[in-house]
Amino acid sequence: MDIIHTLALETMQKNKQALIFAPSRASAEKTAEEISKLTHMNYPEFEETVLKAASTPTKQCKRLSQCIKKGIAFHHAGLLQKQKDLIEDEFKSGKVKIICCTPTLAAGMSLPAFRVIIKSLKRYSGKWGMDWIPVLEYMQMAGRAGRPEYEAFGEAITVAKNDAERDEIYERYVCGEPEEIYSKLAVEPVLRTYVLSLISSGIVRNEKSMKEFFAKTFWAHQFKDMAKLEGIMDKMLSLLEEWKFVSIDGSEGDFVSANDMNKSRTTRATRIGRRVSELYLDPLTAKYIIDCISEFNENKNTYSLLHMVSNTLEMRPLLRVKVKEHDMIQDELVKNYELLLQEEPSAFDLEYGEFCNSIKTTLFFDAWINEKDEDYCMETYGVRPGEIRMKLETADWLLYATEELGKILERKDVVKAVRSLRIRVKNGVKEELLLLLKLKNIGRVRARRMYSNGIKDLGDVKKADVTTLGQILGKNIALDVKKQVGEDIKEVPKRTRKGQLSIQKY
DNA sequence: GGACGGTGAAACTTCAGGTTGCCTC
DNA sequence: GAAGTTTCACCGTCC
Repeated sequence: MDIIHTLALETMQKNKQALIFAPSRASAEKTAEEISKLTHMNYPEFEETVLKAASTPTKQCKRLSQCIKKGIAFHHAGLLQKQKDLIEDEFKSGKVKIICCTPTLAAGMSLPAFRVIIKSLKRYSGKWGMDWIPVLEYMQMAGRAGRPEYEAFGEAITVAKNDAERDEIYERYVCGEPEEIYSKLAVEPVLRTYVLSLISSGIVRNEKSMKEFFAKTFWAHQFKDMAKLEGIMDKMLSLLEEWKFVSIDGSEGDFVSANDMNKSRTTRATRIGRRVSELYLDPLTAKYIIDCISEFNENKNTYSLLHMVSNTLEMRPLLRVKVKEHDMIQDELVKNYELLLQEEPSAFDLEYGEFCNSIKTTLFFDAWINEKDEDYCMETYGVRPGEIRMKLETADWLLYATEELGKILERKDVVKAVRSLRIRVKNGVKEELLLLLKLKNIGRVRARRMYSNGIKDLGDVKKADVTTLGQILGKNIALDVKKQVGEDIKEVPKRTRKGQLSIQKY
């Protein structure tokens, strides 16, 4: 039997719990599944919570439910929040004995266990193939062992393949020093955003004060080479000016030396620049969206807009095109070429792969707004439920930003198109259901049910008979919906009366 | 004799995470 | 680079 399995079983025999860190999601899931087949615990009540988290249980949901009912779980970013909550809570309560996870659980949430088992300290990294993970990360994982309130100590176990690897692990991790912490400010998107926001909020009024401000940051402290740093900021500033988010006026004040002339020119955010900053958008993305807006016309549609958001930095990491999907994506690219709002890079361009990924991401969004469910998206595009939620949220935010920029640019057509698309993205519905979604408590499922029963707009809701509506939506919702269209029907359903009685009682 | 099913090795794929953005009825 | 997954040839069994 696998050493990991042995360790897991042994932990449970001691009536203790363990976290097992795996280097990939597939590995976490497989390990959990294997261990779950070796245990005899039974918590049938977890099954329902796990399966009901998504509108339709996906393969992943089913797999998790099979594991967790035996007290073993897997945990990674592809899970829905509800599922992650359940796993974390029940691990704390002691019912879930083993969690096989990716580094999700290493940082953030505090979930101590008696034993931490690290399957491998190597992980795939694009350039170098398999590579050692940072010492800092090892410490994060190992540090999950030993809960101060229950245990006097904890165990962190890593598995080595052979003696040589054992020695290397000991040297590198057990005796190793954690890496230096580096400022994230130096990343261009962050820098662009900060420069604009400093100018927009008036904290910084000219180049000189901007440089003074940055000189005090941790970034400058680490970077040391102020000349190079100023060069980067000059570049940022002229970019912001070129994109018309910032305007640079003539010199300000009389008592400046000739040398400082340029540096004292007042920098101000333009109207659109201010909005970009308020939206907390990366100026590069804002510029990109503005360019796309100007390309938008009556021949473009929701697909165009979905692709626009799919092709941003914020949407990354994108859904990856798999080997078998390559032809399909190519066909799609040719088919909908006319709808795109920006030029397709050349097939030899480095960016081309990402561009294909953006097309795949668009296809997923398109499926979603055409009422395909989580299970379909996972089977067709390989997006897991947890990622679906994250992507939809990002798309909504970017579309909101597009709407706002559209307003400033006085593009009513764009604003109108984006507004309805946002509702469709949020709810995952076709356009025909939009009218019904105006009702409270009506989402994609109920709206679809109404529509297929011939109730297609608010007028139909008014015309509809309460009993029929009740059959479609349930009595309480039906009454509520009727009320929303201005018909306050007095008939009180039995359940409500009971509720009221019990309220009076207590 | 042919359909089906189980087995295992070779061939092929793919590979963690998630800041905090906005507005609102 | 390695684990996980899919594919495919092979063999035995059953009808």
